[in-house]
Amino acid sequence: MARITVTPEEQLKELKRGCFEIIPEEEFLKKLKKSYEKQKPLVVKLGADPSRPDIHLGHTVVLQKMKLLQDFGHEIYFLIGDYTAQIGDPTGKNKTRPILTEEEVKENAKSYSDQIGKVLDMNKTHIVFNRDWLGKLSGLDLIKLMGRATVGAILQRDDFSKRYNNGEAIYMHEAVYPILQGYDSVHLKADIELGGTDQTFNLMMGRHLQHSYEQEPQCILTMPLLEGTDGINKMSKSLDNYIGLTDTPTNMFGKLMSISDELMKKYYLLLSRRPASEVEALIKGLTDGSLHPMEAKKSLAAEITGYYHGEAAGKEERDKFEARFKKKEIPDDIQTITRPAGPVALLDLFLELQLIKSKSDGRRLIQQNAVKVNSESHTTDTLNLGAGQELILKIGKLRMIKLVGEA
RNA sequence: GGCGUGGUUCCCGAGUGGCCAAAGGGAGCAGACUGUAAAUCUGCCGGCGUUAGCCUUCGAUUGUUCGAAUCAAUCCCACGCCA
Repeated sequence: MARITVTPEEQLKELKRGCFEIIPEEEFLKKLKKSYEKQKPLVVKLGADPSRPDIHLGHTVVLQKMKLLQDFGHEIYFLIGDYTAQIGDPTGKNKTRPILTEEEVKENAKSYSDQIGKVLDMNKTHIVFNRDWLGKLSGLDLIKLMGRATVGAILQRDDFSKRYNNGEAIYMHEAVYPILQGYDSVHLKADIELGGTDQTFNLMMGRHLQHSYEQEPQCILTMPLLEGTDGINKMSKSLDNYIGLTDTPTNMFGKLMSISDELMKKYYLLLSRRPASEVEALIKGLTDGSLHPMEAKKSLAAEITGYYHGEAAGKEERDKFEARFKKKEIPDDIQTITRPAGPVALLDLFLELQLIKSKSDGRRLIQQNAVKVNSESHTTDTLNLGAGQELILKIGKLRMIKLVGEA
């Protein structure tokens, strides 16, 4: 059985690090104390939407807190919202979603657990599907459930009230979403639920419903949202500003290097697993200018890449990065394409490799001097390839391939 | 159910019969400057095409017209007021 050895006060202190809010904090401490005295783990809930199984660094902010709770000895429930996914959390402005088949859900769930396994100990993590209980409710059950919340309460949700005031549509099924998510907490008898700050309302609904079902309400712990590589919007797949856990080490490192200096501080705060004192010192150094941002960023990129691809990979990527950009060397793991010697139609080649969106796009790039062959500007759309010749083709800074002529 | 307003390219938003592939802004891409950072400046920013030109797009369909994002009809969708 799990042993809870860390004192409640210590637990709370660690949990609060980087955290946005604990509601209500006193109640939470009480729960921690009770569980410590009775050596009874708390039930910790984290929900996930299975329609998008790609986990990115934004998700890991909360996952790392889960891991912490897990290490303290609490029971972790990773809830896959296969039922609620059919509705779609309105937060993301999603339109009606396709209903996933059983197999797709299973597949995504598998992919999920592979990915979150990089943060959590999956042997000690319960994976549950809310279709198992929500799917069993009858129409009448659902309506009765609705009777436990009011329209006024639902409209308090920031997202809804904004849309309402802007004269935008709010559909009934969207309004119902928080209630279903809240009911999950009732079912699990959750003691604490984690989420991003955008989830606050939904998490509070869990509290409300638990109270209504005469359970001890869960406490909620929210984490700040992590902005994506653009530095403005929260990290998300649909905005294509995300760093995925399954990104290749090179990509992960590269994307981390491309974030702004300002954002880096937040990444340090929310993603680094270094001791709090070290992170604080780093941020201070960055703010007063005594620390070079470039160095700090490389260090962070190596650290994080290391978590998901192994420490060695982190170091290796750092070396490769320095070789490539500082010394301007060509990476040795560049994509290599072999073509028969003779003229090569570049637009067709680029399009085939998906380096350009369309031929028009490629033409424009060539016109703008974006295409380089062995570091020389190339201004036509064909290229003569000699037998046995190796050419490095670049489009802009990031897209590059090696083209080899067949002997 | 009645009355009214509106649906434009990735997003916001101009455009009310030819000069519209469609102003402007944002996002994105490229170039300069850099640290693959930010900021700034410049260019590009539907597709096909050897600079011409062609094709597809302005909620949907059907019309009017030499010609429609722009006019008409029907439909769909959203929002507001009233019931």
